[in-house]
Amino acid sequence: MNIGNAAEASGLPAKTIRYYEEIGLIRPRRDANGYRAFGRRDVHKLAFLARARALGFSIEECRALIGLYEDEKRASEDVKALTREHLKRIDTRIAELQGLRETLAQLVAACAGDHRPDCPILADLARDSAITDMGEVSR
Amino acid sequence: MNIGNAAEASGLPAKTIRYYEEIGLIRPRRDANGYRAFGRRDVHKLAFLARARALGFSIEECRALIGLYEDEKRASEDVKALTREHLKRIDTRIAELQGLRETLAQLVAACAGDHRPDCPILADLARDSAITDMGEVSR
DNA sequence: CTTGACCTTCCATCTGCTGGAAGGAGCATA
DNA sequence: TATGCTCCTTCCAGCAGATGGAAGGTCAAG
Repeated sequence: MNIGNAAEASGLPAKTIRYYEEIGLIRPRRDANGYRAFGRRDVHKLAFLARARALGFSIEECRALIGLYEDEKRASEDVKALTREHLKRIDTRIAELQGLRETLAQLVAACAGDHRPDCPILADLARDSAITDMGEVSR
Repeated sequence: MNIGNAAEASGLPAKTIRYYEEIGLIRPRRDANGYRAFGRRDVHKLAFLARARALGFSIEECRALIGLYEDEKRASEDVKALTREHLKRIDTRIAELQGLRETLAQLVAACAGDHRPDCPILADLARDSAITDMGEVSR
């Protein structure tokens, strides 16, 4: 199976598959003409990667997951721990974004949004809470 | 004010400030020795950028926001529209992450997390829904 | 005069691809 | 056999948004 078919079968773009080979996630064999030759296991692995990436796992996490997947002696404990870590990061990220969302929604609500220049949004961005007045001559 | 003080006053790392100059967000003057010289307005602008970035606006959005901020004839409408767009993107992102979160939480819950190799998480990643069996000989 | 804390520029690196150029391989058709 | 067309190859560049480090200039204190 050439890369085009492997791409179609796995759902990953050919470019991405080449990239995954480059960083050592997969190691397809080569035909005499230099073309990559993907077997069923390769395609399966690519689909595994596609799914893991879609769930937000990083490339390095994917590498670890594939390692665990291929290790018959793995402990599900390890997979769970990795996934829990990832979940925690997502929760953190969601909380951050919800904080931003809150603030932005308030600003949008406060802004008249008309032809006049007065704008609570800009006022908020320009508030100098962060600026320590050093008493310096500004020039 | 040198870059170190400007960094402290604005809350941005010196490296970031240099980068912002490189991409044309700020244009501090230079002293005779080549050192950047930041005035009050520069520092204010940096703090504005820091706040806008912290709210998740992209660099290009920040550029637009600064443009609006410095335009006395701006319409608050434009600021509001920009912010609303940003808010929409954040909502989309939150929704995506919540989808992932849901799936991951289910997987974590389903996994025993013990010394045994059986793992619903790996099973999920390896499900071949995405793989079309092309009926091909795999090599 | 030396030390140390600054400052400068330039180049490389990170994540995870993606786009494009230049050229080879394979197959169908004229 | 020549031509076309699609696929494949490698290599290089670029996206966002910084960040790290090397090599070297500047400045004030002791």
